[in-house]
Amino acid sequence: MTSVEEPARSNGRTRDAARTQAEILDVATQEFARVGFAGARVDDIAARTSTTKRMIYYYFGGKEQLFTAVLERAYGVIRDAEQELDVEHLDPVAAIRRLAELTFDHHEQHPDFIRLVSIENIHGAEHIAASEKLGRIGSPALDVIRRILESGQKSGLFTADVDAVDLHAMISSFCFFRVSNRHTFGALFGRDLVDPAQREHYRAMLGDMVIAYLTAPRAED
Amino acid sequence: MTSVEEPARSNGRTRDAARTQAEILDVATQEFARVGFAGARVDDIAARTSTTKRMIYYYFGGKEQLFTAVLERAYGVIRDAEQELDVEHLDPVAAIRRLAELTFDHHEQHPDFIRLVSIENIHGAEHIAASEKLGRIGSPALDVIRRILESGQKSGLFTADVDAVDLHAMISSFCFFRVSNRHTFGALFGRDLVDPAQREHYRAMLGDMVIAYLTAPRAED
DNA sequence: ACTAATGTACGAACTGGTGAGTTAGTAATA
DNA sequence: TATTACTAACTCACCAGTTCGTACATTAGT
Repeated sequence: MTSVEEPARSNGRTRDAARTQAEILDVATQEFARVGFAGARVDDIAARTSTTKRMIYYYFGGKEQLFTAVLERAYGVIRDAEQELDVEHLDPVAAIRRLAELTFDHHEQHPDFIRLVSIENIHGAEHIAASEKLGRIGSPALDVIRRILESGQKSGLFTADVDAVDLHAMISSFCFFRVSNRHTFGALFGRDLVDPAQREHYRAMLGDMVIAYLTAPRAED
Repeated sequence: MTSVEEPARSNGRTRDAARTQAEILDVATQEFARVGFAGARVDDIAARTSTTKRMIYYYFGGKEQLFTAVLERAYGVIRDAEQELDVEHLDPVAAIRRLAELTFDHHEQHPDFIRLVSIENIHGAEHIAASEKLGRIGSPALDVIRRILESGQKSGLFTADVDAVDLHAMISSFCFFRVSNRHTFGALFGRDLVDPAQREHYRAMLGDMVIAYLTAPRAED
């Protein structure tokens, strides 16, 4: 009850621009992922940080740029994770299966990222298009797929006529849908695609699907 | 059957509750699909109709209920389409491929529906959950898949251990992702998944994938 | 002392929703 | 047929609360 006018020393927090920005990004990521871009409230985001709304405008300029910054950081995380991929010591079949499993795991572990991407798609990917940072971001995973695919096709193990981008789309679609459409799918068909008890089932299903596709005997014509 | 008591509505100028409601739903569908639930403006929706905002509240009660009504109608369309499925005269392999192709086509032809479902997932499917109409809507496609699957498994043609819901998820994920994630995927990897020139390629890819998975030789253990 | 970092208070524009009144269609009645 | 009574369909103007953004004051670190 020290009713003496206490200087705004609420917590022993020192000034730290990087820390403040990171905190804003953390909260903004949660909020945007939770309710979308238009649904998110700048005041709410500010209220959940230890700083003020003014700082959001000071550091990011506006709601739109804040969302872009959130996207940039989220994509940065996944790119960093992809850079740690280490599957090329395996034979092509095992490598692809392992890669699919890692994609599966990563999607499951980052539902907020999935939601952000869904939201960005609703907005026609306009923030990605406007971002220099995201414009020419390479995909390490794509490079890995490309090499494995080439090796598997050269040895005749892989018969399918796909390139790395297509295979990446195939793997991603399954992993992404499972998380992104969890709610409507569950509500309509009574099955939770992210039920932990079913996790191994769907993980194996993905691997089986991709390998079956890549190695299936082709019809000659 | 020239019914005399048919209300005279030669042009759209006369009063017609059903017509007004349908017009509101049409416009609302476009708007919600375009900018999401929170992004949509009731005033804008009203302005694009030939009636007024007050009518939206008169007929639907509010923005939330309007969105639910939009969803209900959108799901009704897809259910009606599924009811016209006629593939069971084909052998299991051909039937599944045809079903996958029809799903592929339907997704491609209804991008607004895809967007609405994406939006509803951002909202945790709360509108579907709250809707009596959508709560216990059966899926004709699921019944068809179930029968084909059973037939194919009984004959030993299909070796995969999946049920109809899982297979539906697999097919849907590919078709849905291709449309829903078109923009981010295109921006990041420089490939338009909905490019008409690539349409047949992806359509075949889906069928090949599903059939390869269902008929792949299983490892005995 | 100087500047980057931060906080407070405020406002113009917007947004979902509503109150109150009007018009068109219809059916019963005279 | 003409009048009346009634209701569904509709319009307009406005409110109460919200929302993004900013002007201005203040503080901490060097």
